Amino acid sequence: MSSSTHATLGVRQAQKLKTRQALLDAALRLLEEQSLSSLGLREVTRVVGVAPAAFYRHFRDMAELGVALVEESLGSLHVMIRAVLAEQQEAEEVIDRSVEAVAGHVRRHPAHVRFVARERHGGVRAVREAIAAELERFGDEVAAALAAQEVSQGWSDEDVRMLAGLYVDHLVMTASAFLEASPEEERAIADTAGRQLRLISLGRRHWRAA
Amino acid sequence: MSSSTHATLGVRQAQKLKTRQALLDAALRLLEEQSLSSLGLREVTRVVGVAPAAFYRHFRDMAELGVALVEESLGSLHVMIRAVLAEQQEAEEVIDRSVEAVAGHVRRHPAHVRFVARERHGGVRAVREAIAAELERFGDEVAAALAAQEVSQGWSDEDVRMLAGLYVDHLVMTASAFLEASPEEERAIADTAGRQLRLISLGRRHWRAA
DNA sequence: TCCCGTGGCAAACAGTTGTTTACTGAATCC
DNA sequence: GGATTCAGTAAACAACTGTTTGCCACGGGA
Repeated sequence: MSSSTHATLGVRQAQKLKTRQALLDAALRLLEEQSLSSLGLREVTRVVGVAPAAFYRHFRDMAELGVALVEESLGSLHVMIRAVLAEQQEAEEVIDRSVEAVAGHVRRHPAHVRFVARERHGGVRAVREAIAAELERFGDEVAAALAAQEVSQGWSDEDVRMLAGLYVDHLVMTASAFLEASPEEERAIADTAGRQLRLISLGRRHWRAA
Repeated sequence: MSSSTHATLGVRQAQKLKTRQALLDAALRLLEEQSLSSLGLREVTRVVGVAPAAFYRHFRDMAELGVALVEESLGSLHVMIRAVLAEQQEAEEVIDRSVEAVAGHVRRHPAHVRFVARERHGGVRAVREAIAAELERFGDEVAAALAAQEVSQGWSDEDVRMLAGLYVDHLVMTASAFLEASPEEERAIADTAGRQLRLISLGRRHWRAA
């Protein structure tokens, strides 16, 4: 396995990356049931099966590991958002597709989503800031996509950006709602999220048209 | 001071309540810079100036203390929400008043707001559930107020409830945005929040009217 | 082939943690 | 006013924490 990294990086760096990833994976798993500021370095190395001191070969802090986890977690989300934004369809249809995409993402990467929701306002400054910065980039991207749609003609940049912010916040809210939901509650959550988006989209179409 | 508690409770219980409150206050202060799951019992008692074992006279756990903090924190928010809902005015005006009320609340009780935002998705199950339950009650209350307005005629209960949920989520988002904002950013945040509410209100007025 | 760079290790460090124990002294009850 | 309840104490417990030190083994360039 991973013969490609073997070829391009050499055994040495490949091994290093491997244990680094193992540390990230172990941390992410442990973070399902606690928050970053209470996660110990020894706890992580113990799960990986590596000496405590080895941790420092990869991260200075747990905070630094946290920031790395932010990139990993929001990276996958970023891909999903791009995919949704790329589809140009009828407004009614794109809503259901979006909600479905979010639900699928949460089902596929629950630990990532939980981590972001938990640490977005968590106790580690560096991680909070990393998440905020990344979500702001999402907002900009959504804003750009919205501005390109015909519905947004005559809108100020500021108004487009505030709508984008509303969408991004709603996305995060919906994702974390899916997280804590039992399978039979999922339908109801998707339903509510869809109606909320429809209401927002309705407000959008009438924005300063009256 | 507090002669009333003296009179009704006796010196004994009054003293107990006093140190209990001191524990809550100390914890809330410490939680400005870390999250509950990393807050130690000794840390709290040390600030209060009391022996570690004294903690157990008031709480079984840090989790139990956390639940008590939820009641305290959301209690004050509850008062504010009721006040806003009580005013029956023109839609345009109530929006600005609401945003102003939220801003004032955050300025007055920053630690409470931070605690709720942080622990809503935090690492302590009992606290998460307490917050979720309380926010759901807020949602019900908002829904009842919305249903009583003429704009909501012909709306299903479910639709009213989803709109209420949107408002509550938006309130929490806005509050935590105010939290991290520098004084000069406050205006911009209030502005954006106001516009978002206006757009939602616009969508509300056109809901299934077309 | 030899040598350097380096990822990982074992051990020891001083601090800290939650929890239990037996206790004291003052408010309360009868 | 004597007995009792009980909030708070001091001390000890084993278990854990992050960090430093010197060391080894081995991959990669010369």
